[in-house]
Amino acid sequence: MRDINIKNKDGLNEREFLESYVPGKYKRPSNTVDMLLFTVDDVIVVGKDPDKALKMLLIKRGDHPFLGTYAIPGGFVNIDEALSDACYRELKEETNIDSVYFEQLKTFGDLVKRDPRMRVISIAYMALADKTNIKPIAGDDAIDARWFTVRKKFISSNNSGIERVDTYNITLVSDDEDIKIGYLVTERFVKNGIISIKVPSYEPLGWSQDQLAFDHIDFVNCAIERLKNKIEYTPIAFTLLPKYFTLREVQKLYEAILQVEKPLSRANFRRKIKKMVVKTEKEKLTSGRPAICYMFNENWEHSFFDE
Amino acid sequence: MRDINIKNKDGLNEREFLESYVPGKYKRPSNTVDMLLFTVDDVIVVGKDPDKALKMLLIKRGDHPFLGTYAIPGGFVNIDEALSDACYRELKEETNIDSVYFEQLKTFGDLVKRDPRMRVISIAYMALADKTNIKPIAGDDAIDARWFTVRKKFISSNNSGIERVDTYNITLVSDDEDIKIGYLVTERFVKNGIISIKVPSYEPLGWSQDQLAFDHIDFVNCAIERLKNKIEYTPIAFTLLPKYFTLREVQKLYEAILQVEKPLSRANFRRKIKKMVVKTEKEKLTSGRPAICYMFNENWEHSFFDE
DNA sequence: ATAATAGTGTCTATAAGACAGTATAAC
DNA sequence: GTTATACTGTCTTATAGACACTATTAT
Repeated sequence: MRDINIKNKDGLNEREFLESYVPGKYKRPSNTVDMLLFTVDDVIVVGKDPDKALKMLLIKRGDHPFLGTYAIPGGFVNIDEALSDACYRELKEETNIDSVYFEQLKTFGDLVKRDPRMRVISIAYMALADKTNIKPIAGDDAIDARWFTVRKKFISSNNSGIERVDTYNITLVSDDEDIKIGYLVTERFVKNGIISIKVPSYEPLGWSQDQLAFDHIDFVNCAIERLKNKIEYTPIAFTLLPKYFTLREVQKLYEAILQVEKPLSRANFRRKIKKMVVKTEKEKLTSGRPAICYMFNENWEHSFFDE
Repeated sequence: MRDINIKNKDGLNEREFLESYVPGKYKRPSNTVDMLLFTVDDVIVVGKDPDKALKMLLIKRGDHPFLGTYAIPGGFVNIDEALSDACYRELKEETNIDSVYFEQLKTFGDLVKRDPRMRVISIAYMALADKTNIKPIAGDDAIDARWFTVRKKFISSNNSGIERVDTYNITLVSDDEDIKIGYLVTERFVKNGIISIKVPSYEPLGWSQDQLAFDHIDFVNCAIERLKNKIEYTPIAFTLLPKYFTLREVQKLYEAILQVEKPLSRANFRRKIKKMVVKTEKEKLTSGRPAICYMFNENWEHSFFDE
């Protein structure tokens, strides 16, 4: 059992130690939480029913550094504020959002000069919400906030025998098509002992009108990969849909997140997804036969850490 | 394209802004990296060939707070130090380790009073190494460092219809059996919108001689779950084995990490694992028929982010 | 021979991919 | 009718679990 009166080398017990404790004069990094807010939205296709596209919220920076460029919304963590409270606060400031699913994505702190002002370690979170749930964006400290369509397109894969290198393009296009940002992503598979780890690097494309602030393109790439993996074994996809939805909508959503070139097989996809949903009485009109509406099946076995 | 001379509301361009920038007087949290170092080791079973057990390194704290209790090794992040460099440094200080696999586990910062001295946000990493690779531990700032066998045992599952609650015991026993630490882990499945998130809480068991420092038991639980998930779809298990190993050893390793009550089916396990390994000429003597030694198959398709 | 372990073969249930079919709406 | 969509059935292949079998060593 723990002894409450145990003394350290200076002869102090824990209470005495804490009363005399002076936080060191060491310089501390600053901490931010950055929030990658994703949603999906319809994309009109002439003569057809709509597709879906993955979108994320970016804000235009109102001051240096990276003044005028787009960035992932975020802000400094207050000294007495829980990380997830900082997330809620940031989300509330940027959107007037009701309820979202969010999870910790990754902490970015390997680049010491991520921010030219000072050392900043950023704890990135990923939030998912149905677009109908998101109230109009109140421009708070950001001078502008916009939805960008996110695409990650496979370009090439090269296996030299020693090392595999895959390349992709990530493009971010604002809803009004005003702003188009594009990167070449190079993913090297670097051996660390016996296993290979994917190490991405980023290069703006020639036509790219702008760049993301800081190293935020790395955040975006990371989140895309996490989403792609996680929709395969968790029900997070349904957090991006309204209460009632058709199976077509679920499939278009999966296709948007998985960044597929050609559609998934309809029959097989439906069979797989049907375990997670329940039929309702509602129908939705289409340009063909009306579709049955479904709801998420809350009894579907799933469980995971908020990590 | 980005305009290098764009001026902010004070009429400064980015260079001028940075030159005049004074970091705010806001109080900053401190950042630590904590490293959960895992290995597996043989467990002697009388009259049989050995089993394997999952072990982790803990250090005895030499000062307040939590003086005399065991903690996950870690330390403060230097202002100009990359997070992964801080990990390497910590590992080097605690063990004299050659090469390890490590990945970011999670950042712990929801508890504002994790550390009674001040606000500390801890970025936890998980490292895996073959025990034969780890040189004797040089007691640096820690007054003692020991290997603890880690077990997470399922106790009960209760589904009230509204909410599911699972309970487990996590036990940590030092190699010399001197120190035995035990917790009751309660995992509630809390609805967040449509999906359920696992929320764990911890209570020391009555017989527990000690407790882990800070909220480190949460780190341990998180790492166990990550390990359990990740050995199913990545080859990280092989980072815990020497270059040559038998299929029995791989199976015992999986059983230790998966915390199974009864052994996995041998034939099925072998079929599954054989895709990841290659046969060698070596043999290993057992108390029965000698076993063929295998190596990890480096051409086995696998890839993942260092996240 | 017996004990202990290594290693294999096969049946079955389930899931995943390919593909072709039928159904119902608008026009 | 045609077009566009919804929805279903079935064949094939791959994988996972159950379980029984054979092989090789030491004692």
